[in-house]
Amino acid sequence: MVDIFKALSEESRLRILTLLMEREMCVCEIEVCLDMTQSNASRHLTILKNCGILYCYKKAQWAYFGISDSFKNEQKDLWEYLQKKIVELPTYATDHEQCEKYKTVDVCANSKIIQ
Amino acid sequence: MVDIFKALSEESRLRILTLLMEREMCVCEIEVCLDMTQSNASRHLTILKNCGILYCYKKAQWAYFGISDSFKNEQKDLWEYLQKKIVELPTYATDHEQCEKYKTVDVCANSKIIQ
DNA sequence: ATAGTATATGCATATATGCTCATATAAATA
DNA sequence: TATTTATATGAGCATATATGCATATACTAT
Repeated sequence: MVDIFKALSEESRLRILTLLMEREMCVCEIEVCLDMTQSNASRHLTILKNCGILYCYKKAQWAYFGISDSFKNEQKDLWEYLQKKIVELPTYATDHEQCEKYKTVDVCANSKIIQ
Repeated sequence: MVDIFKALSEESRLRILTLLMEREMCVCEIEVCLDMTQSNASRHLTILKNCGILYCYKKAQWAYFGISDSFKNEQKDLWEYLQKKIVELPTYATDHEQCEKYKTVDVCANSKIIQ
């Protein structure tokens, strides 16, 4: 339980969840949407993954992350809480906007090819 | 939201909540039940209080802390989650035992007088 | 008034965390 | 094969956090 709270007690990681609640993303999409360095995004994703909040799979050279079903099921009340409260984050509006903006634009240089 | 998660992302503070879910306590009771220094207990309680999880009132020379109703109501899903999951902490059994043990014993030297 | 008890907090210190830069690895492409 | 792209991770640094000791404050008891 402590590791889950630790993972959630950081602004950047809550912003990542804001995005992933909409759809799964690869590291470089998150990097662009939240305007953070690649290494920073990667590390935060690893922390969220290691405590079971996120799933991750690799496809070609990309690593896709999303909110895991086991988290949603096993930590149900916490998941409900997050869904309700994450919209209250001061960063929510702009982050969500970025998420929408890049819905149709490919931020990964080669992504057109695999789609 | 971040400050609440920060407050909950520390083992000692979750152990304090284990106790306070049973009943309100003064600092020295928590100190004894969890075998921590007085300053340490006091600081953790301040952190839990500052983000709205705990209430605090003073009576004579004691400061009593408990879980606030506003927290239970306004962060309902999180509160449900805590109640369900806190029993899974590795420290839960012994902490709860200590809580029971000192239910009838006065750990504060003068407490017999004011009760 | 003096002594004792409970609590909060300043200070010093050890550890943890987050960030950036650089780089290694792996896959795709030319 | 050489280059580009995506990702993960080590090193170094700055900041944050947790802890213990000492002490100031406030209230109680003698």
